[in-house]
Amino acid sequence: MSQTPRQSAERSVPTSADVARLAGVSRATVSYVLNNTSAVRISEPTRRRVREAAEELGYVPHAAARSLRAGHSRIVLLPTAHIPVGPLCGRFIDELQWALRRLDYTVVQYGSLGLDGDAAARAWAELRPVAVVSLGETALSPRGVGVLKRSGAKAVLTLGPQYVQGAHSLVMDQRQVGARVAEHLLDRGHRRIGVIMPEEQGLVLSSERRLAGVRESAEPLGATVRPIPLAYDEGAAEALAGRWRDLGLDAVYAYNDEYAMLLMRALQDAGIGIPDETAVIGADDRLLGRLLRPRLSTVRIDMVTGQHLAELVDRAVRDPGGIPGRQELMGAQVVRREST
Amino acid sequence: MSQTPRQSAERSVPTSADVARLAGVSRATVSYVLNNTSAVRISEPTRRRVREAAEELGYVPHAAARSLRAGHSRIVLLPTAHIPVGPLCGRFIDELQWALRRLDYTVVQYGSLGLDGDAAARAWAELRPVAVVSLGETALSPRGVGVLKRSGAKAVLTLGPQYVQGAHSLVMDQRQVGARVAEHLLDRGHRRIGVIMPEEQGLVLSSERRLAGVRESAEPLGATVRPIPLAYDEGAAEALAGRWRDLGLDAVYAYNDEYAMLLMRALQDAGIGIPDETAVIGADDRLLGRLLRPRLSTVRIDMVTGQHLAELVDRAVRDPGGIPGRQELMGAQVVRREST
DNA sequence: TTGAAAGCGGTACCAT
DNA sequence: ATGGTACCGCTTTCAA
Repeated sequence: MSQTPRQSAERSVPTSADVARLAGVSRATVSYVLNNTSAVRISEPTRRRVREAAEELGYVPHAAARSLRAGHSRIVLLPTAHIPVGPLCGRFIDELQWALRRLDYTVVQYGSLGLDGDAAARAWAELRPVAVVSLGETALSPRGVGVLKRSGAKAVLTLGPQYVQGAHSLVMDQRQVGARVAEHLLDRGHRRIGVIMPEEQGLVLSSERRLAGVRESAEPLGATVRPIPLAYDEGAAEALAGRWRDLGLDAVYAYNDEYAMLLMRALQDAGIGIPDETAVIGADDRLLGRLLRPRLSTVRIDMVTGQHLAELVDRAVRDPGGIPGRQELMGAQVVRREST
Repeated sequence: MSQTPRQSAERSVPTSADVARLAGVSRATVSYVLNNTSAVRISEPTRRRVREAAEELGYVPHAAARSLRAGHSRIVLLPTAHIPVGPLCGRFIDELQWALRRLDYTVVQYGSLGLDGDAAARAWAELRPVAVVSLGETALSPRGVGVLKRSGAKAVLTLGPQYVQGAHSLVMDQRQVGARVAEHLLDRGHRRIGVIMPEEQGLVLSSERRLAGVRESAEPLGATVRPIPLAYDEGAAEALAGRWRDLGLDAVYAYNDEYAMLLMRALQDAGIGIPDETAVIGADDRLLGRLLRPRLSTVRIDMVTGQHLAELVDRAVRDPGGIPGRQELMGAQVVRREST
């Protein structure tokens, strides 16, 4: 406290004008130097003075001012209503971020919890992103796409269950997952199929699509399909297992591997034989599923890579004239192990 | 193609000036109306005209211009070098985002993969966030904190293994996790302790701290501690299990529950009795650990809630004079089940 | 009640 | 090789 750091604490944030003043040059020169503008030649001594001044003041350019002047940003907006769960989890977003950054985009994950579709789109548009990549967490409407495009977004990509008009839609039809499950179970002679419906927020949409897929593939062939709500909770699973035999099912699709593991353990504890009495299948091919006994059958879901998606974004940005359209994306194969 | 949509496709993004023109008022009035400025009274008919004009043009304000003029933003930056794994996963960030949004902050997750500490801090500073909350993914140096503060950040919080000078540091000393594990294992009579070291990127720092904690608590009491690298991969686990008996260990701490499950299964398959021949313990108290047999012992780690952290941010922003300091945060208790 | 105008921090054109 | 300056879109005094 003896040497009052007042000065450094109080002084307001340095601008390019401050740098110019300290270096004894104009703001223009500062800009030229710090951006290595090639169209203009600045003498080496001047460059040094400017650099040193900037360093001394701890100057950091103001992104907002820059993109305001430039008339565009390199922000790619990734709306995230919830942290993704399921197939989009973790590594994928990581990969996408990394790939976009390599292409010199600034990735901004923008949380829009509690905003409905169109309000969210407006909020996103305020940031004037050059592209928006909606990972299916939020329902983006054609109107929302319009708002974004009109606000200057060169590209709007969606990755989700449905086609969104005006956007480059990578459609992952979750029904396919259900369909593969149904085919597999029927193939193995099961006719009374339960489908676990997670009670978690972010899983409702996709679980319903998957259920629909099971229905469409199973019911025409005379099988019965029964949705069964379940919370991700040991007690709930135990309770369900307790009344399991009353349900009279011979197979169950448990949405994903986590739920499948939870349920399978509860069923085993209740003395129900797997797969003989009830077959169990999950989805996502998580490593942990292989650790159970019997080993968990599952559905492997092909995902687009983050790298690939980043390239799509970049291409769409560079060629805004390209006609947005629908692209089917999802592949799914059953990986049979021992639980079916 | 018959009705050329040229006009709507080509017209550039509408500004408040466009709205003003269409409504037949000045830009000032537009601003007053759309921001419900209470200091000034605008007649109802005028308000309506402005609103309708804005609606018709699909006007969305330009966040950068606004915050440039205002001289500050309400951006809270959450740097994410990698998607968090471990205790910080998913739900926590979700909660934090939600709570910050309720406090009217704009949460921006900014990926800074491939930038070193100070370069990253400069990149973050360009966005002129009002606060930065570093979740320990990236090493934030005191210099970095300085850069951020000088760029106008009212608050810099860190949540991680170490105190960072100048920041509000919530210190989670990962050594405590290791210490609890060591106490527990020694208590149960184990003396030759293996510690699994994950080979994953984001886990290196914390796993090393945890190892240090085990060492500090175990070695003075005559136990031996041996780090064992392991990839998250079935083959690697199997290979390790194959040479397990050569290691001569009677207990193993497997970093977290995922690794513990992987290893435990491999050990069981290799015919090694758990917990008799080798005790296994994980961390994070994941539900899945309870589903194995024997049930997995683990360490429950107390985390600050997102809600709480959001309040800390808000308080720090409103009272920038508050002296940043260190706050110990982590609590950890062993949850003994059947694997130890 | 409304409008004119200054200015936030950069960039880039046009002079010099 | 550098400097002057207009302008990006918005807010906010100050005047009318």
